[in-house]
Amino acid sequence: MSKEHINLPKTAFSMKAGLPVKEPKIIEYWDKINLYKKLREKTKGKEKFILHDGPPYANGNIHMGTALNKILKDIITKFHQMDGKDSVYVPGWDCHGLPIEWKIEEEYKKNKKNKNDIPIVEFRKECREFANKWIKVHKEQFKRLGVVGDWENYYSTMSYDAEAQIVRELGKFLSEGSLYRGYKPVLWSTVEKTALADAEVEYLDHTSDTIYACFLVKESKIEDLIGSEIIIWTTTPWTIPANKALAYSPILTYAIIKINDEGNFKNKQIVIAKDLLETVIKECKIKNFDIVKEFKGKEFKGTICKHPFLDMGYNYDIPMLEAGFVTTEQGTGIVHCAPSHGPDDFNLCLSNNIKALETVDDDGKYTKNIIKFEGIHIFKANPIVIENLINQKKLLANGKLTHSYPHSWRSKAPLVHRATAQWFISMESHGLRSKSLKAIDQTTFYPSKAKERIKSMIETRPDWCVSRQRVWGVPLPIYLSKNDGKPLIDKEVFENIAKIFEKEGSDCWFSDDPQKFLGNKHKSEDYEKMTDIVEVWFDSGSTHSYVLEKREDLKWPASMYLEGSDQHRGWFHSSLLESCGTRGKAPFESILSHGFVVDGKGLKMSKSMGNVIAPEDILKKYGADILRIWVASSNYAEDLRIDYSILDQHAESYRKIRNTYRYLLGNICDEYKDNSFKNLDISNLPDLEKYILHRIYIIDKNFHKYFKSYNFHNLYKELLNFCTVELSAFYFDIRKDLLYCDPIDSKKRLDCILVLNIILQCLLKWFAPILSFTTEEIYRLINKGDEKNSIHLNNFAKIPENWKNEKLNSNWQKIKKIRDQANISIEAQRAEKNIGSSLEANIQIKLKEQLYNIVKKEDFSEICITSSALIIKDDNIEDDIKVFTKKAEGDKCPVCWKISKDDCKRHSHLKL
RNA sequence: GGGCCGGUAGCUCAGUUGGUUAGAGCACACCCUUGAUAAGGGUGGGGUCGAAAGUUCGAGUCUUUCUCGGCCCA
Repeated sequence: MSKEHINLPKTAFSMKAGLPVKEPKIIEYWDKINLYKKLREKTKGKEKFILHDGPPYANGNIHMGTALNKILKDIITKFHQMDGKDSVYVPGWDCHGLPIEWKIEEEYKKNKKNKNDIPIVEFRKECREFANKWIKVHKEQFKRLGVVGDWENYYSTMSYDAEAQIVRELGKFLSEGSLYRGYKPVLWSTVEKTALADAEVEYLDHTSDTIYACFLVKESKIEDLIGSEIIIWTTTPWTIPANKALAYSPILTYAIIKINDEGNFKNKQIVIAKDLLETVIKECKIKNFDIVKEFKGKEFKGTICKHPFLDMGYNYDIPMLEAGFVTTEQGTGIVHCAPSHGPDDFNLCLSNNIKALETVDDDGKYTKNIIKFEGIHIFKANPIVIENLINQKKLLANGKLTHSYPHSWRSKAPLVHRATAQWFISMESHGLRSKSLKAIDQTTFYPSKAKERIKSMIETRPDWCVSRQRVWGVPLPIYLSKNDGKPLIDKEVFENIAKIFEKEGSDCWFSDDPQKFLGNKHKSEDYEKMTDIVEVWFDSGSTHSYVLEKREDLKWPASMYLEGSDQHRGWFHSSLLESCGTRGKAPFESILSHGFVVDGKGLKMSKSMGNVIAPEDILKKYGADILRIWVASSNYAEDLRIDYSILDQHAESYRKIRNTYRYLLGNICDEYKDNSFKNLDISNLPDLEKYILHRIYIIDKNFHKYFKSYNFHNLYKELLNFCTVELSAFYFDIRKDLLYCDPIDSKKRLDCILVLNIILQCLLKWFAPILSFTTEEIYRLINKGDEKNSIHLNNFAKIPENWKNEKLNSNWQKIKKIRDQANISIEAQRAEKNIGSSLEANIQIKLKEQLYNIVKKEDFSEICITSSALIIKDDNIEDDIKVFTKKAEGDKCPVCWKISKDDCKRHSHLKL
């Protein structure tokens, strides 16, 4: 029985992880010791790293994208904390907005309640409760991922102070004059006299009047075009009086056609897209015609037409504009644009400096802006428009079409796009665009390519529409003068409103006396109080003002904003605009954007595809640390693939890492010594130990390099390779003999134990931001009885410069090459069934002189784990290294299993 | 349809300013071990670098087209 003579590893650290059970207990521990508070105390006064949380919407369970986002944030926060900074993380939630409003309305529907019967304040209260409910749920789900943050003092966009500050921010835009009143088309129900959101729209069949109408060309670079009639086709004849432009496609081919048929159009030239010629002549019953000319759409540039109602007083130019949305699916290839009555039209006109007007009122009647039609209801206008077109000889043909058309889901009435009064923040009036572009240049982007993405968006985006005709949000704090229709601009009033909101929330805006907000200076009879709410992107875009600026523990600007790449048009974008508009600078120093979670094949996850994986399922099956490995090992600059086979791979790697820890713990028998590296004398360590310290030095350098550039997948790979290649397959394998079979107090063995302690310390700290649970599990094990500490309260170890040893490293690279050759030689004998274990081998290594001189003092029986090894200088060998393997002869030492004809030098005295 | 980004072993990723036979880990196969044992070690197989064309003495790397995928916009 020789086992009593050897020092086998002994540890309480189980091989099987059982993370799904273990992790929740570790979270309880963190709660118990109040880890977040301890972290703050520990780094109080240190340089701050502030990762400002982009608020997720408080609605529904988290999905993989949210999990990825939060884990990435947590990894980065923890890295900076362990790097010695005060890395504060305050989570937040986005609470206002339509989806929640929608959920409450759905509940009403279920309970046969009518939203209109419920007081607004009551309704908003339910929205608030709903959001609160989901904040609670999210909080637990995020904590389960191992995310450490100020969960008790989170922020939300619906908190009273947030609502108050949003009012103040809007006041700044209003005061400087960049917030202006304009018009923009929204889907409108003339029956309910209200705007509808996309989700409230039902598509039903509807029969529309169709017309082919003519626009006479006034000016053009193409001579044949002048005097020709541009033909447009529309299913909404009533929008013709609101026409401001025509849109063409630059890539289509157009044709000028001369009509020879008798009638109003005899000898007239009309213009349509060539691909639609056949349909148009058929529908317009044109029998006899000649093609006069064909040309590319882009040649339209600069062409100006006259309105068909020119003679009725529509005396303005109708420019032809290039547009991407023109297709040959229907119509004539030229689209009539009424900026007040279509989103495409609106955007195209806006980018060409044609603003939308209020053309139709709440009831659906034309306003005074539409001459000769004022007061007529748009649903009764089609015949009148057609009649006028006929009178003006501008109607080529008309008919009926049954097609899918938007209707109100409540009243089933057909909807229209109608320009309504909205509030816009100008990109130009106060230089917001240029300020924002400059701020982008001063921001660091990870990955760097993201910079171009947001830049091109800011360069081309139209003015920011910040008003919404909804209920669940911050009220737009505007009073319009009944006298001149202008908004009241008075900083005292804004501040008064803010103070009230701060105290009692913004609900009172909808219920209380308007005079309450105006103070004593102005009379409420003189003003109309707006009932619009603020767009939710303005809410979240202002978080920097009511979170970063207001909280003592944070700083402005944030060190980093970190979100999915869709947020270039979302939160990054709105935060940038809001902050540049009010403070002239970006609220962030850097932006990290990550890709989207897709399935194993790279396809997006969707219910219909059945390829959705929920974080919850992963936590149940693998545990959060595996999910965290998936995050760390994936390249977030691209889309991130996930499926169960990918997770299985990572779970395998986790096992490897776990067993590395287990070997370390086992051999130090869970008795960890926290060495201060600084004063360590390493001069008398064996070369192999010195080499390992050198490796630690190099890996630590790479570790910091990767961490500073947020290159986690390379960082993780570096650590994983260290565990598998350098430790498990090399150092640990070699040192088993020493650890198991040498006297427990021998210097060499103690040197090795010292290095094992060092490795353990480094691995725990390096991995802590990623494997937050497992490293804590080990830390608790080796600090038994200490019920206050946590791995996360540690700083990264400082690796002394004197661990670096390039010369030794270069020698050991050579030794490893020799070892590789030895393994190949041993393997050949193994394949011949001559030997099994490498300890059954004696090897002879022939080396050329130069190499021989470098490695001659090394014990290759130890390095190659053979019973003996002889190195011979021989310059006659073909390559630098040649290894011969022979079966070892003699007796096997019952302790160290080395085979020798002589007695075992180390163990024969034990008298076994 | 438009803008941007991407496609390197089964998987996760490296591949410098174009320059030997495209690398690593995991997975896989076979073997060894049974003193890290639902572990550990060794050896090995595996890639027309999404496709095609072009520039070049030379292309995973540069250009064009196509294709597939993702985000945003329409």
